[in-house]
Amino acid sequence: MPELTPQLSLLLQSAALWSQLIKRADSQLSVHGISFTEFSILHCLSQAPLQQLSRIELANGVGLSASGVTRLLAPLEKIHLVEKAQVARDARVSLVKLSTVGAQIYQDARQTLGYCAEQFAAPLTPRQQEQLADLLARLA
Amino acid sequence: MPELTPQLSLLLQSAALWSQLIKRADSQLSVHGISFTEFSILHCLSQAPLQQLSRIELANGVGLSASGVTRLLAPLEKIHLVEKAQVARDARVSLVKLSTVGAQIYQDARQTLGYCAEQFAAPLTPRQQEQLADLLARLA
DNA sequence: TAGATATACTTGCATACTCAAGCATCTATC
DNA sequence: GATAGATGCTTGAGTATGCAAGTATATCTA
Repeated sequence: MPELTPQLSLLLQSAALWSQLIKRADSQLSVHGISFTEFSILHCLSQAPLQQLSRIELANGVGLSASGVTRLLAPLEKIHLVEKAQVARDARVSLVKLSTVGAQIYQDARQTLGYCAEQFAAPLTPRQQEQLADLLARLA
Repeated sequence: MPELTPQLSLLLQSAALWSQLIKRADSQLSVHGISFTEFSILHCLSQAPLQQLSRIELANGVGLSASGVTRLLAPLEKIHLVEKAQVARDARVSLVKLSTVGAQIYQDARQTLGYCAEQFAAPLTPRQQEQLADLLARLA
């Protein structure tokens, strides 16, 4: 049995870490009634100009398929965290806009996720956290 | 709108990166007829003494629930990549053992995933890869 | 040694996606 | 300006999980 290459063990290592992390984030966000993916949606919207994006832009932003976005957005619309809007010059696109309520939930959830992220990053010194962010940025 | 904390943006950054990575790994592994999760199963087994583990150990090893393991294992058994075995002293546990065929598929898939991991890590120098592995190890 | 509790699974039901196909609309070409 | 192709989105069907509840077996305690 040959040794694992460092790159492969890096990948496996990331895998284990990630699934753990997502579970923790999801469970902590559940008090706000949203999942991590839904948080990502709200986050994307909140960063967008006018706090609105087309569904395709949103899909790219959160790394989901177009159909995934459609299905994910339905419940968020139902509870009025986001709203539909139309583009005059193109009847195909259906814009998604962060509602006032949505923006508030996002802020609250961000607080919660912030704590989660702190716990996550706690084993590292601030200097190391910077390093890690830098290394990850190079990978993207 | 307050600024994102560095920890939170670290978490969001990892999220985006990870979903990308898994998709690439899955698509490259598909030529061997297995998913990344299935690869993880085979990997866990191959590292275990006697190349066998109980389903619970396997679940912990790959970060899945017990039921997830049960369902994942069914098709792997059907195509004879793994085999069932029993423990004499405890009739509850059902051991899973890597078969000869399974070990072969694992080796092949590992090769493929190795390339994938290399591509992934390519933007980093070997020194940086080491650093990254070290930082991730601290997080676990 | 009988019953209570814990453990190792499995199964039913729900959720969160994906891909392929379909529909509406836009754009470009002749 | 008709028609062919591209684009944005939705929907149907399938896959990959998780959680809660159920079953079988083991262990502990009175």
